[in-house]
Amino acid sequence: MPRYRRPTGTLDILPEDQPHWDHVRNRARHLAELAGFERIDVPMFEATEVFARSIGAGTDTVDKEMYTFTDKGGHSLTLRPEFTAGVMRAFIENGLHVRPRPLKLYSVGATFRYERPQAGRYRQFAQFNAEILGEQGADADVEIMMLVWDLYAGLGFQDLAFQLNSTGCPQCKPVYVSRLEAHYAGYPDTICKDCVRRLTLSPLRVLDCKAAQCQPVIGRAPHFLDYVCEECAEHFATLRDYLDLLGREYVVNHRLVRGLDYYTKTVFEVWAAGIGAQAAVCGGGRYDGLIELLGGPPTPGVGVGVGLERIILVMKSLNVPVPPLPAPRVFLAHLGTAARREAVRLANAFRGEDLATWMSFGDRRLRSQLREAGKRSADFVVILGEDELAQGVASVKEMATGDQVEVGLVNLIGWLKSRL
RNA sequence: GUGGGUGUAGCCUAAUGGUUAAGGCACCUGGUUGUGGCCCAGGAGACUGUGGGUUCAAAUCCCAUCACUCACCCCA
Repeated sequence: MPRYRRPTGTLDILPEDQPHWDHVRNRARHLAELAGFERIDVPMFEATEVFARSIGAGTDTVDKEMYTFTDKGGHSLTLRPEFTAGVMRAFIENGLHVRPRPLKLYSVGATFRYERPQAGRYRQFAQFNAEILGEQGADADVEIMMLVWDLYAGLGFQDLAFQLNSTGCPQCKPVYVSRLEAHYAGYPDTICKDCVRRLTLSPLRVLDCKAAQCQPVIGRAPHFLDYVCEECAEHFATLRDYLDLLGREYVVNHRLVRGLDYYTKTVFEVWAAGIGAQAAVCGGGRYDGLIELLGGPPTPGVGVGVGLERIILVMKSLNVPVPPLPAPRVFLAHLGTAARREAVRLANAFRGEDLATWMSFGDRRLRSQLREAGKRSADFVVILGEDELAQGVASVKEMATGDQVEVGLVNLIGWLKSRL
């Protein structure tokens, strides 16, 4: 029972987990840069209004999940619950709309939502985020989708498929919503109380309800895709054509809606097994009105947010191999004060030559130092004792074979480098 | 915010209500002069999550609380 514990919903990522994290982040960065995405880092907190405006009052994220605080200047600030809003603010504030279009941006970092933790859900969690700004065509949508697909495929995910739907545009969305409301008006006593609430706050969300009593109503609900306008229909058809062209699996999911208000046209998720009850490893879509809503020039956009913890959970459930932690190649063992002094000098010289070196500290028996060298998986142990010092040499033991030779101190670095 | 499950060393586990809470892994030290892995010996490490209650006696029974965990809501 330690006195201090990490805050609820946070994670300590220990050294043994770092290979997974490095691998995922490196893959994501590599793929993003291959496609011409440039990195942007935005603050971990923003004026609360940035999120409240873009994500939308009435969404759970804004209403009950934000880490909001007042700073000493009396400003209401909020830890970012997602990336898109802050990136859009930065786009506007830095005048990025004058750059060649489209602009492709990616970010990696922590996001925060105040929720009850469970498998695959944390209060601080990491996201990889990518956006394409200034392009309205479905070819931008598909590029975003391919970016995440290639990430998952490259990490060894099986049975990939997109969940795909359209949430229309300001022209057709109201039409559909009123149809949906009319449909639900026919079942006032059948639906769950959450859906009653949803119908006034965020009507599309009723489609996502999991309560058993609501399933028949949802099953008979009208499909958004039957009510989208001509432009939205064409956009969706083009996107499907690209996905077919690329041979990527997708499921048109009429019940797929997203919890953020800013989405228009395309919405998608990728689901994977291995994260408990959670399935989504990413979520994204198009948000053509968002930048204008935040006070910028009308600029279409499409983007995706990827949950890194969830990816790692899936990788672990699939036993995906990752590059291991680098081990020290050379272990410096020493006997006696004079030898330790020489070891201090050598450790520094080795590292200056890019040799990964672990120096034994203190005054310990050789046996104990060799045990440690074994535990640390060193390839070579350089042994410095009085005999060696007197002759200007070191005994070098190769741990894998047990072979041991004497090497002149002046030749040590060259000798080691030729063998590592 | 709601509901279920679980709390014994860093990790895993043991202890019919009855001595000083036991073992394994991991850690540290030693096993004759300066040589790893195996083995042997020893050591350190726990106010049994916390607070009440029942009892002659509580890790064990009861209550509360906190934490963790899973699920709901919702989402990455």
